[in-house]
Amino acid sequence: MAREWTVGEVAARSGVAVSALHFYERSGLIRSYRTAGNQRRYGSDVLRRVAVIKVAQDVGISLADIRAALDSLPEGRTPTRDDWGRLSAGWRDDLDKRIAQLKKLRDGLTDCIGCGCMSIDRCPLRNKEDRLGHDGPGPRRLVVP
Amino acid sequence: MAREWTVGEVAARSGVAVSALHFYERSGLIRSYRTAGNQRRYGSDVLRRVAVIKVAQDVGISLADIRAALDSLPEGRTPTRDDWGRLSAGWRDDLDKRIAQLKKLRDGLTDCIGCGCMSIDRCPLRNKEDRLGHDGPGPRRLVVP
DNA sequence: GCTTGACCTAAACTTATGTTGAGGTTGTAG
DNA sequence: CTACAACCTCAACATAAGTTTAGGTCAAGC
Repeated sequence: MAREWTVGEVAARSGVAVSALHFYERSGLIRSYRTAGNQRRYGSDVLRRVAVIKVAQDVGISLADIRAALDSLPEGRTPTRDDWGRLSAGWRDDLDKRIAQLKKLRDGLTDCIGCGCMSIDRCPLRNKEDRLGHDGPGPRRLVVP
Repeated sequence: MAREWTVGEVAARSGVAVSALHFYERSGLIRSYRTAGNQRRYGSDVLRRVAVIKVAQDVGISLADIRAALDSLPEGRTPTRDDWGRLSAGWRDDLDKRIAQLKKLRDGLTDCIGCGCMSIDRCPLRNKEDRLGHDGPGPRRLVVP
């Protein structure tokens, strides 16, 4: 049950390369303790962490954001199902937004690419964020039409 | 109408940095001709090309794929609305697939992260592509459960 | 007790998508 | 005609997410 895992075993079980596990550890996404001979050993919760990392990545979440989410898990005790559920809920909202955004793009894509305007300030597709409305760095319309 | 554009003008009109325009040219996404003094000049079609590049990027298409699509435009004549329409149609299909994929992920996310399995071979979310079904390189389940 | 496979670290390399900087040239407004 | 903004090239740097390589250590079976 509460057995220990070597890197090689975790790699085989999780489908992630050993080098990636080293990298995740350096990045603070997973932790290991060491044997007397300095080899890594993992608790079984590492399998779930790695699985969550992979799924979140598939969804398009960066390792930095994944790390922030994992850091929100409780210290000291093994995360419960509710803990994991709270974690995924935030990502779900994010996903909903991105799906909505993609749909909008899809619906505008053909029309707008064909329409002839594609103007940075007038095209609904290009001007998604109402660029002219907010100040900030970056190029702006410099040539007045 | 058929006026020429300098890099700076294209940058201002398109909202893309001069360095990015240089980069796009090196990457074969746009073309320029040169003045006697070796400065770039663009035809007005460059504005549309850049606009299409930006929109496609927003949609998540890589520059390599964008280049392939742009290469399919007719040589010699200015692309018509239909040409642009055909180009966007392929991307639209792609987008449809990605939207469907994201929806599937969203619907599986909360349940699966909470469910306790997350097994690389049994979890529906992790085993999207029926990993055990195809041969090829990469780690596979080495420890039999 | 030795061989072999699994493990260790550190640094360099990879790809994509650009940006930044150095050092030099062009073009235009006054 | 001179100053200065805009342009040129080439090379190095930046970031994410790892992989690869080199050189060395550990542990398990024969």
